[in-house]
Amino acid sequence: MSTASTETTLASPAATVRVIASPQSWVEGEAVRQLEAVARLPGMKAAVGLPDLHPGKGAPVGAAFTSEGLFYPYLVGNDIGCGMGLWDVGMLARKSKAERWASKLEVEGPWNGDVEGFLAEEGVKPSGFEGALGTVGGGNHFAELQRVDAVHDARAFAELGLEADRLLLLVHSGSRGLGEAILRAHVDRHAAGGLVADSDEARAYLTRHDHAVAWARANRALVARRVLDGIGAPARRVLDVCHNSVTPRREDGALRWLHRKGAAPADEGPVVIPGSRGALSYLVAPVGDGTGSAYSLAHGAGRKWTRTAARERIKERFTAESLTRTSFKSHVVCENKDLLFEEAPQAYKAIDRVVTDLVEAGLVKVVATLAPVLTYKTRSREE
DNA sequence: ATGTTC
Repeated sequence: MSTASTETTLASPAATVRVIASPQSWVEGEAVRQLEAVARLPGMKAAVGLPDLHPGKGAPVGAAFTSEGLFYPYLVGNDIGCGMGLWDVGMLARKSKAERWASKLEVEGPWNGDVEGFLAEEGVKPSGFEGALGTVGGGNHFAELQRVDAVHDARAFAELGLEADRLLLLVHSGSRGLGEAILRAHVDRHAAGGLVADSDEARAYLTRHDHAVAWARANRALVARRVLDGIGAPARRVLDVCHNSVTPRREDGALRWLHRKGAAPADEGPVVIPGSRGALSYLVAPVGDGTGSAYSLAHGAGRKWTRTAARERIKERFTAESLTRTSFKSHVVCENKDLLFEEAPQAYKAIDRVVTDLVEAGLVKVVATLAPVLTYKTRSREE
């Protein structure tokens, strides 16, 4: 058999590439180029950019990819299991003591409770990274107390058991060092290469991946518990979704692999799409069957400026102190000044436009908008 | 994103 005919045999139709974003949602050209590069990987069937699409390290963030026959741990990235959890807090928003909480609340270092017992309650095995369980982490991670700004769909809101006058707690965090260790072990052998799905190595990765997803969910639950202990309120978990993962899915009669890289699920019920700490967050309910968007939604506002650019530009215009309050009069706990600048609201795109794009694409309906009361980042001053 | 930079 000639080389040419072999290539013909192996050739598969190009993957579908789709960017779901209106012209008003500016998307960097580099992010689209990254999306197209991923679409050319062997086995790829679809590459979908959501309205918060932005460039990442090799692969774009705010995107979902489906493949057949093999999958790519590199596309999931290091923070396997990262996602958003929402809690209904048993406290009226008007009873908030945001200023006092901002000075007292502390969620740092290893939890001094029964970590193993907590994991057992969550049905998760220990990983060896329990020293970080119950910590928010860095970058864009946070724990945020919110009040209901407006209810847009009273029925869907009530079906979630929510009340307009009660506080909510949104936690964005992941698997800390655990996911990082799992990706590193893969990259050491395969770099950005994929795994043949029907192989022992693929099964071993998926076992570790699934553990990291469960551990990350437990991590968010422990962060929530520590915040709630700090403010002295009970709470009920309303939802918890993962936006960095790879999962099997039957589609068009074939077994496919759905990679989500900063993409919320459109097939697990309502999700929260957070803005920056100085913007509204949106509680939305998926609409439609998800086939045109790889069963995924935007996971946030998406960066407008790189971390370096944000530090430089925002330092010129704002003091660190002024950035601990927002236009919503909410408080920000972030004693690391660089992080305070990097994560300033000005560094992010407008969440309103991102959500409007999803509504206009027929992917979601807005259930409620949520406003920040207190955003917890870190007490640590290390830089 | 990262017990983050060996």
